[in-house]
Amino acid sequence: MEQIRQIMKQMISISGDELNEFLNQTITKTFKREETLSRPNSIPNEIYFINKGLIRTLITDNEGSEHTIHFALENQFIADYSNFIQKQPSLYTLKTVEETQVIVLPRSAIEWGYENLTDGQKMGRLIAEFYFIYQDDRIKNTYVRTPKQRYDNITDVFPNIHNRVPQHMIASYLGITAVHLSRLKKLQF
Amino acid sequence: MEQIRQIMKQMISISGDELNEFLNQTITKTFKREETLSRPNSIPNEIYFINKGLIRTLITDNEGSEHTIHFALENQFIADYSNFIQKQPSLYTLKTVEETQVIVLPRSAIEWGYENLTDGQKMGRLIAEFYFIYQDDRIKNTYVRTPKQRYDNITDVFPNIHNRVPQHMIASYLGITAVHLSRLKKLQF
DNA sequence: AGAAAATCTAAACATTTGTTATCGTTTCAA
DNA sequence: TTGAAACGATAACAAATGTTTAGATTTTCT
Repeated sequence: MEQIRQIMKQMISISGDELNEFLNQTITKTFKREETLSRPNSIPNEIYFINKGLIRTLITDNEGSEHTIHFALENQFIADYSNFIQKQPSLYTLKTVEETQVIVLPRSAIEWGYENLTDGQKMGRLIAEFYFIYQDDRIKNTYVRTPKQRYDNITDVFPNIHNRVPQHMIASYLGITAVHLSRLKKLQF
Repeated sequence: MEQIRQIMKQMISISGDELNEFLNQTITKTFKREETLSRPNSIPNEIYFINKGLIRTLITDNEGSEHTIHFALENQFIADYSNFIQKQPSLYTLKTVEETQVIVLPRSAIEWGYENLTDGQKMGRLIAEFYFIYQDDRIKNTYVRTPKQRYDNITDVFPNIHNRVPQHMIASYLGITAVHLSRLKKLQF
């Protein structure tokens, strides 16, 4: 539990007692490679904190093909946050890429935190702001950068990703086909 | 000021006194058509609430061409929120499309709200969550919908946009050229 | 260790999207 | 009010990206 304590302490002022009471409402789980944490058509009621491993968010379109929408690494929170907030059925699948250990934060713990932690609402604001900034950056890049440029800079956001994720998932994240990415890699610029 | 009062009351519990004290720190401004509210390379220190009118966010790429990233309508908050949060120089331009009246919320008022409004942090969380959900939806659509499908559904997010904004700006928002959008419109599906 | 599956590259061809130029219409500003 | 600029459609051609198939290599699972 040391990692999440440190991350939370970096975000807000929180006492050891508050941290304990909050983390007592969570459980730690381990998933094997390619296991599913969350499926479409169910309402997401959990947020995950990754102790170790790598999780991928994907969406399946009407033709049945999968699109990787996001990667989540160690020391990050991950969820179908939109549908968690809206209490609506998810369209996303959350799946491990490699063996992954997570801390499961159930909705009850999150809501308890908002009400009872001194800086609970602030922590919620900071997490939402963090992901807003990430998404804004991402959207901006689709307008002003080519797929090749986005590929060349992907390790800024996902360090070491090339050694942990097959290339076709990166292509999917970039919004292009695996074949096309393979072609782009040959280009000098 | 009636609109922003109503919107804020819908989001959080806030007394009339709190509202008055908060709104006393704001000013109302009117901009003509195609006027600039915020420019690149300066740190954004204001959030705007639109009483009437329409604002467009755009980014200029290295080749000098403009990309419309967002439209903001009546009763919405708008800013270069990422760089407002990060206190970093903006890459965006905020420009009115038509004559627009806004309430200007300076950074000082926002920070005062976080500290002094009973539900200040919660309001910040809800706004960040709202825009997170909007962006998530947008990113999702780029993966699973064609430009034509996104065009056909744009009024879900921006009602009446076709009567207020020239088509080439919509094309830009969709990430395609104006010529291509004109072509797509002829297609049945 | 060995068989099956996954991965990456490559080439040929198809489709989508961008670019440039033109034209008629509408909108805007002096 | 009028001339200039902006706008939207269209066509021809160019560039980017997708699709299918194949083959060689690596990884995974038993």
